[in-house]
Amino acid sequence: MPSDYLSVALDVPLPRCFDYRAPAGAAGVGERVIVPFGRQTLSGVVLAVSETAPDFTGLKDIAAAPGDLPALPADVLALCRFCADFYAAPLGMVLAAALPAALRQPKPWSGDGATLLWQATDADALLARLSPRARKQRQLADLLRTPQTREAVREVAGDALRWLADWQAAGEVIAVAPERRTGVPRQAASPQLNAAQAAAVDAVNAAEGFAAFLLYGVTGSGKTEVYLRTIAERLGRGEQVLVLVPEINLTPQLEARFRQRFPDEAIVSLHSGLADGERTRSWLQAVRGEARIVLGTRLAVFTPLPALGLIVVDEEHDGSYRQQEGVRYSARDLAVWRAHDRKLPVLLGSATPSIETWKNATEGRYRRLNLPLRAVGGAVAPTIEVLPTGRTALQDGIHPLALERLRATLARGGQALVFINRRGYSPVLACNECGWVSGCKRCDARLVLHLGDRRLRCHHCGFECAIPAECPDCGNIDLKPLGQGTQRVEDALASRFPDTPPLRIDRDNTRRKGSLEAMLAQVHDGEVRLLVGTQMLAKGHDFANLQLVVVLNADAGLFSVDFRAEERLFAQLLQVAGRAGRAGQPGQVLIQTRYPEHPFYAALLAGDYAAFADEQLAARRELLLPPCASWLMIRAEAKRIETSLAFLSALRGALSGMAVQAMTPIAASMSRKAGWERAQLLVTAPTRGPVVAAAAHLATLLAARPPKGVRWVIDVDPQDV
DNA sequence: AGCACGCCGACT
DNA sequence: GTCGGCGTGCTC
Repeated sequence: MPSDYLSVALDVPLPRCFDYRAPAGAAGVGERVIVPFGRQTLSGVVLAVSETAPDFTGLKDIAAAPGDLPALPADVLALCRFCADFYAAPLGMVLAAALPAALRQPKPWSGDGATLLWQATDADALLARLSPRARKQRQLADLLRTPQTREAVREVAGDALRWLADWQAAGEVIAVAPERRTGVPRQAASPQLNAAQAAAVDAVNAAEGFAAFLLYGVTGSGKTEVYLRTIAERLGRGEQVLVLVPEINLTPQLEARFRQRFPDEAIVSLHSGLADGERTRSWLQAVRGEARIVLGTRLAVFTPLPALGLIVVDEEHDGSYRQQEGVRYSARDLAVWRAHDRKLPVLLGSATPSIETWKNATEGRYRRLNLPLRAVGGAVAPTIEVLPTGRTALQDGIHPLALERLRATLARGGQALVFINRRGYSPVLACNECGWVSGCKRCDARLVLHLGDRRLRCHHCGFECAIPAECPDCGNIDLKPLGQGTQRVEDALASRFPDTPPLRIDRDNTRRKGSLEAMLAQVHDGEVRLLVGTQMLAKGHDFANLQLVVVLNADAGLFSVDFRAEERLFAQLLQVAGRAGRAGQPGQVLIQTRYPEHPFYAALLAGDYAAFADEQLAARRELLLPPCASWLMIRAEAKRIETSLAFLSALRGALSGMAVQAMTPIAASMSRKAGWERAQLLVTAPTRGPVVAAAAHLATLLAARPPKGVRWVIDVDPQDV
């Protein structure tokens, strides 16, 4: 009996593959095998097949080749390999991230029926058999005259899927394979393009081979319409399109818009909020080419798409494209790599592009497509003003002029939003007598006062306790909350505007599934006219009647150690501002600041992100900061900071002789977190090559001799410093 | 990462 | 006398 020898990548943090024996032809490259590994059984992906036995005596046989995963195509394997090499991660872990969970389990996947359509063999015979009183069953039987998806069946009744199974067993219903779609999609009526949009669409449609485009335009400038037109063009050529979006809660809105435009297309959405089975089915639909549009969050970048013709990355600057746990990849950067590898156009959209993308556009590697401000539907740009807070006494943290504008807006019948990026009642509780403040025992952070349930909470480690009745140090009973959080602002506004009670929206009161949607519905209905919220409200949600936005604590990002903080603040403020005045009325945005003279605000008030980005880029060049240099960050945490620092110093030593500059290890900016003391080692080089080599070298070193009592992370191209 | 084996404290 | 603490070692 001839055997194959398989090189298999497993989801273990080891930087190598493992060899197995298998019956000849049992599994090919890119397919899934189930293998014994130590005392456990794991799922792995075959990377190579050889007929000659490897030089290893303890070789084991595979346990099974379930054949439930269509072989990952060479381009996806190449993408995963690039990701593993670039981010110094084991290939098996990258592959695991690329597969839906059901295809990572060491057991065969058996839920594939859902990509099929269901149809009655003889609907009239079925109806004749059913009781006249079984209304829902009859409705389903009637529906099944034409092929239906599992989802459509489920919508008929809670038990409908069970009836379907029974009828299928009785041969009354059969599964039919969906047609693989090709050709021009049917399209719902689409709005007229303006000149800039038309030029952008033409440019993308004309692209042959790799081409990267930066679609630069603010909220309301019509970026989505450009996406839809270029997507339609690719579908018309029989191709598939991958659309990446930053976050799950943005997917339904965009998805609805896509479905509306392409009513006959199977549009598949892929994100981590999906149930395992559903995600696996959607993924398989995309892999088989049944779904031509894939809309997903960062994990969707790995989806095998046989006829891929275009990749769109919406809000390309958004931090959520960066995976922060496990393999720390940037889905945006991988998307560009994939487009280049497959010789496709990639369209990066943003009102506030990342400086990385800006640099590429400036230097001509990406082509910039400008959409002028608010060109669509008569929308007008909001007026942005700065309110200096140095001299004026604030009322509960709010400038009197801001209160006055709020009053006027509400009196006019408009909606207003007060934006404060800090939840809780106040960020710290302090003693007036002795200077005690509510610090967290396990973190270098303050416990935040939550009045709703009368607790002090650490927002970093989750520690919480009751509010002390007196100062733990001096016994003073006069403890004062310092500073504002969403709850305090809510209270303040509630007492000032009793006729229009404020609604607070932050993570504290939207934990339950669906509660955010319920609250947003109240806002849309006009039931709520005064809103208080955190950055949760900055993204995606459009409130037609929102006329005024007040931003309370913008300054926090202004003097950060992180050189990207200003860029993020600009993006966030512009995004919040974009919420105001969408339906023809100009919105007002008021930003409270203690530093009105800061050059940052000059750029913001001018609404000129391009000028700001040019300045930022010039500064990065001057100071040799990314993207004008390449960075690698090694983060370490141990029970004692000395251990973390010593560990990093040893790593630094291990880099001598390499073409990188390794800095002195330093304590992290919040050095104590959840009882661990954290430090970081920065490694830089003018280009990526040496940095990637250094990362690989350290990863190999650490895998061979893992340190004791130290947790570590290798972060190539770190986004938070 | 799991999941073993492996030697030292409080319990049926 | 055992149950179990997590230290360290290996996985084709």
